[in-house]
Amino acid sequence: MNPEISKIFQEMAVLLDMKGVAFKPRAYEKAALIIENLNEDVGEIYKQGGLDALLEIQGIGQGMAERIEEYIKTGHILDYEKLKKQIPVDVSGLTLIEGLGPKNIYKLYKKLGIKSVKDLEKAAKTGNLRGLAGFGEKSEQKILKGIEFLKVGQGRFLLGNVLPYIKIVIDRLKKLPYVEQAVPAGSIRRMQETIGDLDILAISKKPEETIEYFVSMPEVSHIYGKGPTKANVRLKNGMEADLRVLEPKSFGAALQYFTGDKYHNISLREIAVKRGYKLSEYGLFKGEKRIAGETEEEIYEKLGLEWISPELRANSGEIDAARLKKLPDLIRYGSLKGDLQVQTDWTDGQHSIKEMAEAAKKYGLEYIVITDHTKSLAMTGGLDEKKLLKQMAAIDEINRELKSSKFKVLKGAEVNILKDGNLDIKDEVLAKLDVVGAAVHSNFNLSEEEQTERIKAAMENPNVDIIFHPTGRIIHKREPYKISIDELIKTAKKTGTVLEIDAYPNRLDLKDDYIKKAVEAGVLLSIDSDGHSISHFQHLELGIAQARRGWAGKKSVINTRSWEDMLKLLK
DNA sequence: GCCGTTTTCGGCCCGACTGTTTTCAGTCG
Repeated sequence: MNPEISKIFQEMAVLLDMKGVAFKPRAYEKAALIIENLNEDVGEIYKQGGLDALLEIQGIGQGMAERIEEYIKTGHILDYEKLKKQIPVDVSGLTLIEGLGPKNIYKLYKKLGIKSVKDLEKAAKTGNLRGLAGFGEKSEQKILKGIEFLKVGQGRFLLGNVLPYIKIVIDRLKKLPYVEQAVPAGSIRRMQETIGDLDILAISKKPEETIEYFVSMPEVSHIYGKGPTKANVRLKNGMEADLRVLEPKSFGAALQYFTGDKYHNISLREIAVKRGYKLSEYGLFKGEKRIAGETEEEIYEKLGLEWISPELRANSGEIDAARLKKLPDLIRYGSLKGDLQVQTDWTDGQHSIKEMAEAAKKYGLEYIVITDHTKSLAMTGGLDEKKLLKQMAAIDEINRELKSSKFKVLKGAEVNILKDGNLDIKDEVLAKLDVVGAAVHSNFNLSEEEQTERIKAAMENPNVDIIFHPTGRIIHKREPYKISIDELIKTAKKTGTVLEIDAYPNRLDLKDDYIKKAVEAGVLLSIDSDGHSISHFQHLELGIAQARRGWAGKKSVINTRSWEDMLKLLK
């Protein structure tokens, strides 16, 4: 029930903000975020240890704990109902509109009776907002634009889709002779699954010329604003992008600040305050004196912390770990030697086994596993036992051709887990494969218990080495199917089954929290492209980013090893 | 409402922009 409670607390924060209540909103906001990111369900925590267990959560005090208890017992929170009655507006909808906050939502409700995004759109379109104190024609336009953007794609882009595009933009800036440095910050630098907008930081000897160049790039479709050191544009892919030109002495501080995340930064500033410093995007200050700012490393060091990789900056334990010098040694980019899930034109892939092998080799890999779909996935022309045996022979042939180049193609399959947990390929054929990946491609709507038992049954099969894309989610399109991730991790550990991090841009499955749990439990992982085309090996970087955000080291990921050593880790 | 080897009371992260004003509230990151 974490999402429901989190949402209620978030709404209460806004409602209290509307009424001008001081400080409480921040407490609710903080509690909402903490609950949202909790690995355990608060209902479960309460069941195990009652009110006291809730109170042990940092940021949850007497008041919050009692409200959580109330929700668990009665299904609602009276204080929330009361607030809602006083101000009956669609808080979560309206706050999604850029530039619209609690105070103005309240004003719109009080003066014009606006309760929903729909009401607001109507009022803005008929010019009814501009009479309001503090609102003008421009505010009206801005609100309409915000509503429009909400409708289109909800304003988030997949990391894998935008990364290549952003690289082009950054490279253009880097090529300018007077630009010394140009790097992305924000969620891009943290390699989040989805990206809202792009922040670029630069050091330049000629700030104004840099800005001029930036706003005139072919990728720019609209200029929102530009000044001597800052510009804000829309790119042709629909993203907004900010460029800030900085002085070297504060570059590290700005990079730290703009990388975020917000709550990581708040924690850092609190540490700074405790040490008698002040941290801002201009540097770390003691009184008027700047004591750090040129690099991120010196800022973290002055705060008594190890430098923290951007992927870990989520305010989820990384600061404590940095203080204790116990940050994990994360898996490095480019450290994969093989790819354990590759589709070919034997089923729904675009290229032949040989073409995929050549592309993988060019990308820098030493081996791939061919894992075409199996027969019950009719839409992809899945292979049956007979065709699988034929493909194995074809792979033997290709390996003979490749002998001199040391590149290896291994035999595998992406076998369907049927509704009852059985597989759609006979065991005696599976036993002949080097790597067997099993996956759910049907019956997504089973109950949590049934779905969990189904996958557990597959893991118990001695031929099944890996569970591919274990939760089945498609970002922006399909929710994960209902499973108990704790049960799956437990069974993976018990049976020696590997869990996959599918690196396909809209899958990224497992997600970071689950990776962290799996790593803690000592479960082995693989990072696979799920490639259906020769261009898809580049997605492996997204999988590595995902693994890093889940605190995974090289040792947890089996395909950082040579194919011989990797095979030894399988069942 | 939360928290405490600075506090059980009195603090709570910081700076800048926007659109509206004529000195600032609201919002954002």
